[in-house]
Amino acid sequence: MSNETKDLYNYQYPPSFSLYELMTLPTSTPSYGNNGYGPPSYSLSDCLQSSPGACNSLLQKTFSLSPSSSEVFNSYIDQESKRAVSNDVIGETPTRVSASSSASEADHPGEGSGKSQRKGELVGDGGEANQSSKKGGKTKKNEEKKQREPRVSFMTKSEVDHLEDGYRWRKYGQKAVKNSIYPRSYYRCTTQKCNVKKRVERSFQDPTVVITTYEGQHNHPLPTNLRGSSAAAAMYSADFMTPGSFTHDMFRSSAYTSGGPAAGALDYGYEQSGYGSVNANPNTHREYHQGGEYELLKEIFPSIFFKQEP
DNA sequence: CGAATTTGACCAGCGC
DNA sequence: GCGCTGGTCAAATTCG
Repeated sequence: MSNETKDLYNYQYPPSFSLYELMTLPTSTPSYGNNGYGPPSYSLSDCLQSSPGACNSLLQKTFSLSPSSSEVFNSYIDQESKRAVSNDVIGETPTRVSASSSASEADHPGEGSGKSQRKGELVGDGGEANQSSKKGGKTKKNEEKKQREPRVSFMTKSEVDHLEDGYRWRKYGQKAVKNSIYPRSYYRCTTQKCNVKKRVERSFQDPTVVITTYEGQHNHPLPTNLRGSSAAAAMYSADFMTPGSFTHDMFRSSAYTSGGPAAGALDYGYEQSGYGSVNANPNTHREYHQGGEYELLKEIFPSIFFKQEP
């Protein structure tokens, strides 16, 4: 991963933009369709679900809309192939992400290339069922190469490593990573049958940036009885309600996608800006949560909230 | 006391 | 084949 990772870390953040801006961004790419209502004829969701190229153009446009912003967030959607995303996705300039970085899942050759993913893990219901692989139980050797869950990474400016996103996570490991003084933490969704995982690590080049990589899709709704859920929802909606004033970082994206048809598997990401305020009083934001913006967000990023079991 | 986290060990894939 | 590295397990420990 070395070089790839470096590329990622050296990545220059493009100017930020709000999700709101992104969504309402008009496009000159009609081929992506226009749902008929609302200005956006090509949304981020389109981009994420269509092609890196499309995403690229969208992002480029987006970035150009808010040149004054200073920070940006990057998300990468790794789907499977190591196909580079660089040129395609974010264009060349500031937003360029090395092809490799995408391949290595933002660095993790491991999962990315299916390298260290344990056999069995992610196969079937999730880790639990396959724990035998390690101690004794040997998973079928010939088991097909594990299928990689699509991954999406977000670079978030935050002082806290583990950002609250509404779901419950259990930490199952932490490891020092090469070329970084910061350890990487591994989390797994605690909901039964949900094998979503996420890795959290801090950029060693910019300690204020947390790189969160989600893998898989939740097959359940947000735990509503969690304080975090409302907080997270508040964050989503708040960003919508006040583009430019709350957090522009959410979905700052430079999708790193390795291509593949699973673009829809994009999970989610968010930015916690001023985390204190976010968690301080969730109720304050509840109205937003239930408001139209929230619904709109759900509509655009259905997978952000949950994936229905087939 | 149960749940969550920590942490060292183990395993697998990749590059040399 | 060996070493390196990422990812995961699970016992021990800590926390609420």
